[in-house]
Amino acid sequence: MGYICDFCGDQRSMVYCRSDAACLCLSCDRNVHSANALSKRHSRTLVCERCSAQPALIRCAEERISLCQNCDWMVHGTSSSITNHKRQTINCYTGCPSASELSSLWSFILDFPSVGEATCEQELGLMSIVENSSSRAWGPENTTNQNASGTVTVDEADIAKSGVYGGTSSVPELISMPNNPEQPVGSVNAPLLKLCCPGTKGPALCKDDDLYKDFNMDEVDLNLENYEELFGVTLNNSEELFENGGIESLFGSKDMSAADSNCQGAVAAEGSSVGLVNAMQPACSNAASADSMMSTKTEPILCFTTRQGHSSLSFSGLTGESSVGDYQDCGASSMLFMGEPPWCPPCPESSCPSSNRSNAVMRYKEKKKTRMFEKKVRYASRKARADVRRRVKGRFVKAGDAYDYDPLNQTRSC
DNA sequence: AACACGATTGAAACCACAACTTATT
DNA sequence: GTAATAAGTTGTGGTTTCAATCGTG
Repeated sequence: MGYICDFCGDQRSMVYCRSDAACLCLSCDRNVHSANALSKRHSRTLVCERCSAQPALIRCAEERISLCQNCDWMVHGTSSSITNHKRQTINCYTGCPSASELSSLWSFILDFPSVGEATCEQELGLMSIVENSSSRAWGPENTTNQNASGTVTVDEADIAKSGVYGGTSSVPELISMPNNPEQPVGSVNAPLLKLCCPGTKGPALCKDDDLYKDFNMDEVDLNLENYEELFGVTLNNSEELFENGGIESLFGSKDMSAADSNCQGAVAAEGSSVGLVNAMQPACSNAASADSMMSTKTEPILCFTTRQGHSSLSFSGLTGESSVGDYQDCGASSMLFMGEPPWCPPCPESSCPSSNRSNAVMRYKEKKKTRMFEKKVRYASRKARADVRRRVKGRFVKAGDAYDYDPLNQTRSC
C-alpha cells in the first residue's frame, strides 16, 4: 500500500478500506464498494497521510494532516509541546456517499476532490455515514453528536434518552436497573443495564442492525465473581494484569475490589462508577485493551451488566478477520489519543490533564515492551519435578529406565 | 499464472508421576 | 458432620512430528 490507489494503480489513494486492506482513490472506492450490498458495508476512512498504509484516525488541525494511531503517537506522543495539538476524530463511513457528503463528513479537507456521482447515487438510501445515521450504529456514538468539524461531543440529552447513563451529573453515572428475578440469565430482553463499547453494538443496534441481529450479546456471560477463571488472577492480586493493560484498560481503575464490591450492591458509588463507566468505554477507547483484544484474534464484544446482587461482564467474540483495526475503523480507538472520550464531558484542564493520559499511554507502551506472554505455571511443585525428570527424546521416562537427557547433570545413560 | 519443491514456523502429541480433586466408607 | 481412604484427573517440560505457510525457481 502506498500513495497510489491499490485498485487502479493510477490515482492517488485517499481512503482506506480495512475489510479489503486496501488504499483506494475515491473513484475506485465508489466503484468497488458499490458492487454489492456486502461491499457497501465496508467501513472506510481516510488513509494516513504519514505512512499511507493505515487508516487515519485523527486529523491534526495544527499540522493539517490525517494520521493513523501509530503515526499520531509518533508525531504527538513524544513531545509535550505538540501533544496539545488540536486533533479531531476522523469518522468512517460505509455505503457510497457522494463527494459532498464526504466533504461534510470530513469538512477539514478543503480541497476534497469531486468524484463521479453516478456510480451508486441511487443507492444512497443504503448509505450510512455512521455518525449522522439515524440508526446510530455504534454504541457510544449513540450518545454523541458530531459537529461540523467532525469533533465528537457529548449530548447529555441523548445519554439520558438512551438510558445508558443515569443521573444528571456531568459525570456519567452508573445506575442499577430494576431486577427481574424471573428473567433468565443472559436474556437479551432482560431489563439489564448494558453498556457497549465503541465499535461494538449498543442496545439499539443489537436490536436493529441486520448484520448483528443473530448475535447474542450474552453469548458468554461472565460473572465478575468468576473473573479469576478468565483472567487467572485474583482480585486483590491482579497487579500484573492491570499493569499489562488488561483489566486496567477495561475498568479504568486498578481497584477491582472496590469496583466489584460496588457492583455487588448494584448501586455504584461515584468513584467506582466512574471507573466502571470507563470500563464501558472499553477496549476501543484504549490502545492497551485494544492490544489485549487483538491477541485474541477475535472481535471481543464487551458488555457490562448489573443485576441485583451481582454484576457481570460479558465478552463475546466474532471470529474472523476482525482485529484491532476494526476499532480503528470506527475511530473509537483513536479516542485514547484524542483526549477524553466523547462521552466524557468536558472538564477543567486541571482535573483532566492531557499529560496524565499521555503519561498513561507512555506507561502502557513501556509495559507493552516488556510484556511477557509466558506460560503460567499453576503448580510450581510440578514444574520443579518436571525440571529434574529424566527424558528420552523429550518424553518422561520411568524411574530407573534408560534416559538420554538428565536435566540435573546433562548426561545420558545410554 | 500455475505448479513443485525446500525451508520455515507453529501447534499438538507424547511420556511418567506427584499433586490434586472427587467419591466412598 | 468429620476423617480416612481409594480412585480418578491434572499438570509439568523437552523433543518429535506434522501441517500450514512462505519463498523461490
